Amino acid sequence: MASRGQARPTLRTVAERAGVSVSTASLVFSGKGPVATATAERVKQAAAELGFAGPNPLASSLRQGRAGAVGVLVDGRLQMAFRDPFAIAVLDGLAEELESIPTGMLLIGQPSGSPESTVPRLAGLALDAVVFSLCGPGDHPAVEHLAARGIPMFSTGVPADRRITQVRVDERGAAAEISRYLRGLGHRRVSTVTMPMLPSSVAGPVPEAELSHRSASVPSVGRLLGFRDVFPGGAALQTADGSSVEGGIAAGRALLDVPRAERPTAIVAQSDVIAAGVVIAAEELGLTVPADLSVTGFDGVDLPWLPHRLTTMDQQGREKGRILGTLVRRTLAGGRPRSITQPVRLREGTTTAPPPD
Amino acid sequence: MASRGQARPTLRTVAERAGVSVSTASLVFSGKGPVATATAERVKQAAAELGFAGPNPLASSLRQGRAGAVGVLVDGRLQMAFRDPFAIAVLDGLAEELESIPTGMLLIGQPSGSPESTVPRLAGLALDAVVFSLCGPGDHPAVEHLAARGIPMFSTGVPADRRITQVRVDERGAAAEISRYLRGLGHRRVSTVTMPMLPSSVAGPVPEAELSHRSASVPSVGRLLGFRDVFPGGAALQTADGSSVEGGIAAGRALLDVPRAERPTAIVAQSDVIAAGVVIAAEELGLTVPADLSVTGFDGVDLPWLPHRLTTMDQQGREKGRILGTLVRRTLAGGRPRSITQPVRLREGTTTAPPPD
DNA sequence: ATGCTCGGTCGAATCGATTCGACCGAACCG
DNA sequence: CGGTTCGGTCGAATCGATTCGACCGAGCAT
Repeated sequence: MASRGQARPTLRTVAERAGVSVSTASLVFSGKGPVATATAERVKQAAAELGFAGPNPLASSLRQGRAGAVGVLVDGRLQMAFRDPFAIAVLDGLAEELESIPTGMLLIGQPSGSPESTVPRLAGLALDAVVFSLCGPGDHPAVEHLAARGIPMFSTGVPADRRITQVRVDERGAAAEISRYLRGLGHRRVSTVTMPMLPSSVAGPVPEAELSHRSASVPSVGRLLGFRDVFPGGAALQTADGSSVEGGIAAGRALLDVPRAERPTAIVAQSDVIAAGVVIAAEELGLTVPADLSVTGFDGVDLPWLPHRLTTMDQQGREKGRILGTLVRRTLAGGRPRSITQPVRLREGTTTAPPPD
Repeated sequence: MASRGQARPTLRTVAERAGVSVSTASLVFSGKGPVATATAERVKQAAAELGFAGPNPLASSLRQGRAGAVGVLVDGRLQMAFRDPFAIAVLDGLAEELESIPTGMLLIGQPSGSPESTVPRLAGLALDAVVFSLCGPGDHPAVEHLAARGIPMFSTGVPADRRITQVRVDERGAAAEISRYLRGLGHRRVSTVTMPMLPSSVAGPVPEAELSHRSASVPSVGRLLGFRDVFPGGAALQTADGSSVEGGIAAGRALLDVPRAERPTAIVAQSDVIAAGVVIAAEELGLTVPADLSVTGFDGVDLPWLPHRLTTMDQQGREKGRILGTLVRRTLAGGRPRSITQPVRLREGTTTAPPPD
């Protein structure tokens, strides 16, 4: 800490003490441009004596027009958004990729209040880019604001806006693939548990209205469409509040606590944590997974507490985050990024088997 | 987005178009100082026409000497740090409290590389304060750097440095309390599973050397001391890599997969997720919790996938985060914060019972 | 009428760097 | 030996705001 009462040292102070100009001192710290070794030493010496910890990042950023931060928008409370390990995996990959450039990740949530409350907050934040990976379905009011500021935006499907560079997966195709896998095993009575179709969705059967005119790049929507491509008549129950074990348990109970003849022999869950919830609900009700009930997930995350390996569509969250990070990096370097589609892979686990007879 | 090729509008552009001075335009956006309604209207009008989304946060920050961001240091990969819901709860509380001031949370991890690699990254980031809530035991190289920059630091026990404002709990007392609870139930053969004593600790018995000259405000150390206050001879196994279900499972197996006579009748885990791992290991081995084995946790987090309510020391992570946030806020407002100690409460659950006879 | 206050506006200094162009002397080339 | 190059250094402009002090009338009290 600087000696009390004394102003914090600046480049100018350091330069004066070293007997050089500010420009030269700047070159010493940035490493650009030639500086005589002796001069550099003197400057570093002066910096050390004054307790100068490096050029003020704010001033540097202003001059260079780089904020040194990319925003990560989070819908709702962090505790909600981070319940799903998939979200964390993506964030982790993003962080990993951003590590190679002088840029931090600014977490922007709305602990309380509506998504609209994000805009004024956002207006006060210096950002080089924004990532929406932790946002729910539906449009986001921040998109307009950020577009106006010319800040590049990235997401993994939602919000589905043309101005946002997307790292997508073929949600519908993937959901269809895993559904087909179940049909191949012989399942005919199959239900699905979905994530919310809209931010405002309530738990329960999916109202058809929530599906009309929706983009299949919204995960919950695309995956439901894919499921229906294979099981057109299958019941669909949606959870509220994103993807959570609790949601899966509740939906699982609702689907399974019925007479055996009405009970599905398999359930397609739209995320691994929801699937885990369904498995828990099934076992609570005395059913054995996969003998009595097959359950599939989506994401391919690690759930060390679940005594099963979920059959799931692996979409490699960390890799997805890394790709997002690469796109961000390239954009900051001046590139013009294109949306891309990531492959997903069916991963057979221990939660699926032919239906009981 | 601004029309292509055109420079982004600035306050000056807007002021010119509105026919006022830059100072006046500034007042319109900041709301400080009196401005005639008509003038304000003209300025806003001009801003709208030019697509001016508000004063450049960077310039504003530089002038005002506020970075608009507090850093949250994360040890290791995000995926690791966020495995424990407690960490997320604290972060959530922090976010909540920070919402009321124009400040974001900058996540700073070291996906790869050593903690030392944080310092150069940190040097390039503009920060008003730094929170260490997501760091492991042991010292942190960033402390020196941040102290030199005069950036206020906050943490929840570690690193234990006098320059950091702490929000502590009485780790030792709390661990002793829950240990006494077990002894009161009749347990005499009790072991403990701890978080790492040092960042470099490896899974297995705790080497005594790792305890010497350590502060009891380091959670893993303090809690182990508290356990030993009550069960001086109890075995202590530490996990590696922070607090995780996997660590708990591994340690649980090691402690429980032994002849019945050697097996502890209760295990004190240093976190809820570790406790959950121990419960899972026990049940894998055919033991019933709590009839055959009592297990206690620490933290008081919600684990919806665990078919038990853990007996635990509730330390209300979200509240802890809020307190941290309040301290940060007060400090930024000019206050001189004091470290405080939070109360914790024993919460009886369904994972403890008298020992089997 | 005089002197004050105060709302409203402005010019200029400032925050702390980066960077461009200019300059100077030494070395190098032919 | 004159001209060129280049390493090293510096001054000044610039990034885009905020804010302090000054200024100017209008309204108000005396």
